[in-house]
Amino acid sequence: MEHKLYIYNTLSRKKEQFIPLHDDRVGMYVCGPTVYSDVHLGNCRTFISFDLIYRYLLYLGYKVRYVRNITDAGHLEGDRDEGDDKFAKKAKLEQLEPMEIVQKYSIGFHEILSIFNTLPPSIEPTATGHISEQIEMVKAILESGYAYEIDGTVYFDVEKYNKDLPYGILTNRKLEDLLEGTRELGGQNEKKGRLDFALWIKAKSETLMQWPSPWGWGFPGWHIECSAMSTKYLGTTFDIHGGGMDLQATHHTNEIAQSQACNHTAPAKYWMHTNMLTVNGVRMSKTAGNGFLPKELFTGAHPLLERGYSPMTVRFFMAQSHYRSTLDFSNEALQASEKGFERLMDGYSRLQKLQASAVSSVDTTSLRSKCEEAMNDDFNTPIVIAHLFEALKAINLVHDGKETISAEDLEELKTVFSVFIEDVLGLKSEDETSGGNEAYKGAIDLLLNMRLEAKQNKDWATSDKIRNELTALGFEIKDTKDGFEWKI
RNA sequence: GGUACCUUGGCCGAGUGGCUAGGCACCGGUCUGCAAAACCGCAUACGGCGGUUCGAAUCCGCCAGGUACCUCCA
Repeated sequence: MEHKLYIYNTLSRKKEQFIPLHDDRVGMYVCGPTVYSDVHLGNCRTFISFDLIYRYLLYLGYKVRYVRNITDAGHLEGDRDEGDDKFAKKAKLEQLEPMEIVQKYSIGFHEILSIFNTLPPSIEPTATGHISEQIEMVKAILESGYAYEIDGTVYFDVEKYNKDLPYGILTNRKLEDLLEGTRELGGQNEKKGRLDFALWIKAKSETLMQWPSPWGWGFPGWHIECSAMSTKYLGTTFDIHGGGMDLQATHHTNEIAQSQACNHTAPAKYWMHTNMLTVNGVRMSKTAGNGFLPKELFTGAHPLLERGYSPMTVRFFMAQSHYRSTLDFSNEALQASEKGFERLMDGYSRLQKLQASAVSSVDTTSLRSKCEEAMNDDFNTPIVIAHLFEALKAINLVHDGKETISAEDLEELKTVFSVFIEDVLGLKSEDETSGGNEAYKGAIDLLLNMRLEAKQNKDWATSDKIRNELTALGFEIKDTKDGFEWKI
């Protein structure tokens, strides 16, 4: 492939040229949600970030198999490897079956991501659908000697693993440091090492979701599902593994250890981590209670918001920052994005109506390569947007008759705008007139043509009446050099 | 306590050694019957103190403030 895409790899802590394992095919695994409650905006940011990455890989011509799991079992309330899982707890609370909880929040998750215009992954496997694969993996890890069973629960032996392979490779930490950094944790159980984690957990009689296994009835630990499912669908080694930064230290570290112990090879070549969405500088999280639900954002029903913001405004807002930077969420920042997004999209629709001239007096020919260059540099979407705004200037000048553009350049500009705005950034117009019917549009045009006549007759009273009343109905009227534009 | 990371003009946010990112807001101007839109101009920003260098927001050191991870969380 003729491109130079660079990706920041958490493993090496630097940007590396992206070279897929199998020339034009890419395997990408992203850790999905645990569906025991509504997704908040911080969760959405990660999935939108990976959507942008997925879209750009497709743009480059790769055949991408994008796997994003749904965790619907085995995720415990704490890290003590004891107690019931999150679904069972929530099920008791809402007086539902655990699978009703899973169904309810899976549907909600898909609805929200669809509203944000994210592309569905190629495969979306669930933990409960892969119990036997997980059991097989635990067996293999036991056989390789990196796990031990105590009374129906199987633990991963971190210290033994670390003797052969570096456990803290993803966070650049030594085992001694990890063991030292001890803030005394209560609730000791029968684990041998403090860092050991459960691969399989023995069920109690009251446990709602449990399956038979060689170690008795139980359920899988949280980390094993991703190892099992990524191996099944992408192979023992694949190209990209992604997720939120908060998963790096524990979940992904454990995933690497498990996969290595079972498959004797590193699971992923490139590890990508998206940064957190913050509110007043503090990470948005379920437990901190500062989470925004997407619906609250759309309707404005939140104490920190003055009003609602559209899904595409939010998507644009996120694309304006780099995925590895924290992004601070505020009413003011969203307002700025809303304005900017609207201006960009207005320019985009204006571009479609531009008249070509014999020659170009503006230079827009390098736009595509500039945008590609930005994306090739670790998916730098804010730079892409900056380039689009530069081109927007040219579009407006041509529209105002102050500059000209040739037919050839105009075609290319239209293509590049369409490709980067719609295909890569995944933004779409929310202009309601685009979906309106012809008769309705014709009626508005008729009114505005009558106003144009009145203007020509200097009948300002009639012309202003038409404009003011349409404005009062929610229309936005703009006069142009020899006509008008309108939208709702 | 340990380990990282961050601190950019009013706000958001790119940028890793010289070549003013971009958006929003403000102000001034062009255009317009008026308005809106559009366009042009405008802020010479890089937490503080030192150092390296011909030259640093960008490298190094110290200090201050903040955040994250080490406990479930995208």
